[in-house]
Amino acid sequence: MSGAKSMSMELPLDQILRGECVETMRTLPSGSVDCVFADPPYNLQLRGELRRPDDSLVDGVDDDWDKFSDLQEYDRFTRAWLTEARRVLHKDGTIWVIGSYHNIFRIGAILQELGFWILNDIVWRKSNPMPNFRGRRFTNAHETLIWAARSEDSRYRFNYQAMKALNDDVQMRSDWYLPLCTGNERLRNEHGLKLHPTQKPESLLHRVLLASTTVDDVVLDPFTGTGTTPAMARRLRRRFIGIERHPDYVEAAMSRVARETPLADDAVVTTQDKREAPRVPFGSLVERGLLPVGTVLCDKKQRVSATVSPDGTLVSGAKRGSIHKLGAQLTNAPSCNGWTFWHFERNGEFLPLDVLRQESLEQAKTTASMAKAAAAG
Amino acid sequence: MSGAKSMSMELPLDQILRGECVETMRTLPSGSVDCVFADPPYNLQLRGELRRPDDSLVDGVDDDWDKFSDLQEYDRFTRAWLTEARRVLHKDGTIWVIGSYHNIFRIGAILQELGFWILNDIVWRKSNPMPNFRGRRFTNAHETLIWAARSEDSRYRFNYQAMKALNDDVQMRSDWYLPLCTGNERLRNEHGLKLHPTQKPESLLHRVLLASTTVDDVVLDPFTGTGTTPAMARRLRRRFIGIERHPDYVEAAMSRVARETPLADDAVVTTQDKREAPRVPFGSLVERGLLPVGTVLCDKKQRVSATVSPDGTLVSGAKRGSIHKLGAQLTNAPSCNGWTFWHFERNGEFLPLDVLRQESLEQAKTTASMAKAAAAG
DNA sequence: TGACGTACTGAATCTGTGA
DNA sequence: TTCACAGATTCAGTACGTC
Repeated sequence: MSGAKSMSMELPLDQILRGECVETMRTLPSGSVDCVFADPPYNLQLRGELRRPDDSLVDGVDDDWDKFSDLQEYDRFTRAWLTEARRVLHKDGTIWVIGSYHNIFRIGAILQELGFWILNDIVWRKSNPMPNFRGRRFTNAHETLIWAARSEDSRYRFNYQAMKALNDDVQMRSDWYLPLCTGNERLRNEHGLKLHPTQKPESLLHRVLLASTTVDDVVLDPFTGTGTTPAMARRLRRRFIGIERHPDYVEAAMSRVARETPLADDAVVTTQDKREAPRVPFGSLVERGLLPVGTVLCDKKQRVSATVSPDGTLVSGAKRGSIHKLGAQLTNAPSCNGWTFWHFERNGEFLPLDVLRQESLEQAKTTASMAKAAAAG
Repeated sequence: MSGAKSMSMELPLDQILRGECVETMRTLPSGSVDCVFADPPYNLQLRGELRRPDDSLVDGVDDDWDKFSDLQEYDRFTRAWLTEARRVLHKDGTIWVIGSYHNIFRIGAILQELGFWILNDIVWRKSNPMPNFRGRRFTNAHETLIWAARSEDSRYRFNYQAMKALNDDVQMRSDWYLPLCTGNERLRNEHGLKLHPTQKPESLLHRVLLASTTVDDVVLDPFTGTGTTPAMARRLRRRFIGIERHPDYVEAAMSRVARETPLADDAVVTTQDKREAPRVPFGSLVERGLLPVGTVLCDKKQRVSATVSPDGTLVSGAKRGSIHKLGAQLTNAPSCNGWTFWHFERNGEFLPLDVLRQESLEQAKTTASMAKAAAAG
């Protein structure tokens, strides 16, 4: 593994090179890095300003580096840096690229055209995304990472057991649930303003590097920014080469890296994921047909009743609302737990909705353990 | 909305047309469908299924086939059917395409090149994915849907409130957690084997159709397969046009559709978006005496106040304007929703103007249904 | 010290209608 | 086509001040 290591004496290791990414990569020897992590401009194409419902202004990404005249120019740029990245990558190396729907399809298509072999597309589900303020689309709550080998016959590294251990001993899936980079982790300038508009969380790079590299592997980040990749590489005792155009970012990243202490030889990495609570929206039971649309529900004493709508609301006469709201409204109560208030009929018996929720959770659990057993056996 | 409806007399509605998708779409008039849902072949390995735009079969390239030419064939095929889909789509219509990392980047890139405007990429997280048996990659636990409008300036439909209701009254996110199609829902042949390798779950189509179409909208599915789209369209009282090449699937899908009972008129209604509610001019409330001229209104915290004029404007000192304009002016805000900003007193309580508007709409609804009842009886 | 309330923020392609 | 204007719209956090 890590065939790139033999060449490492020629490489500018553990440095962040100031310069344009394509021309700087040209100075690196072919096949010299084990892994590339790239967070290129997304080509967001934001138009006007956007305000929250409270009229505060959203601080959008309006930096020059994210401006491209059209799709063709973005494609040219993408093809150029991916071509160099592929040259620099060891034959058994892998590349990670992160993006959103604005650019990820360009990137994926060009990766395939250049001969990269896609291994997974990974979904970073954000625990705390920015909401959609105008109610005109689904909340954009994820970003996509593509993980690809240099070619179809690359004998790439994947630390299967480490990923499984990181995920409570079930196989790591292609959807990762991680919070945004906020709070103390976010680098700020002297005015307390964020230093970089798109700083990635350390947890994301931690998982990426832990999955696809080993100690002393060389990781190249052609769009280093504030240096999350170098910082995590140093912490996990990988070597890094950063490339960054803006001198301020180079400086900030290098001092950030200097603050990192590499883990000790015997340090066992057991970072726990922030686990997701198994919330079951009532609507999902309706969608999945566990409770047919049009079913009539009533309270235990059958004093009030309501009908299930396709969107998971209940209707009673002119009143419509969630299972909780309508229950409260019909009983003139300040609040109501719809799961225990509303009952449905099954085999001549009236059962609370909560029974369905339990069954749905039970079902999910069974499926998970079956998957686990299948994977183990 | 549903501008496509006016053309519906010429359309083969609620049918599944047997034929190749491109040439069959060519028989449909331009701008005639409100929504397209497409689950195209994922390909890249299933080369036997590939056809050129002229529907001729691609030569069987075997051992030493060239991947690049294979990609190109897939792109040609994709461009051909997406071009026809775009022609058939109404100018305000939207398209959904589902795929995996094998093909979704080709599809997304071509969608953008054809002028579609991506609204969201949606991640279908599978509650019960197939585990990765080799342990060489992350468990492929999701598929991706792209939701796109026909063009950047399409005034597309998004049933925001219905989606919010379906998700326990928080905005629906771009990641959906749904089980695979299994059990009774899965169509099987006489030997108990699954009829189709990639039958999609009904819950997925339920959400798709509920989000982006309304009753009587026309939905086109150019790769109908076992007919999940037609079945859900019928259940939710949308119209459908299916296209499917294999006669066995056409037959299975049509008999499946026949088993569906459309929801009743009042059962199919979902939570309405406020934008679609009939507009109530503030002046009409004043006219009808629901709010006497001279009433003093104030904001919730009683920092500013204004008096109701006979023409429905508000006056505060030397300033005069609509409920929205004056609210914005007095708070130095760029805009203001006067219905929720201004409050009036009733029984010692301060209520937003919106309460009056709701009451007026409620009243109108009651009157309308009484008139209907009177006419019927 | 702790409970509570207010302010702020995050890769965002973010309105619809009628004159 | 452009302009004006009505009016619709937010979730999960962190940080900090007050009581």
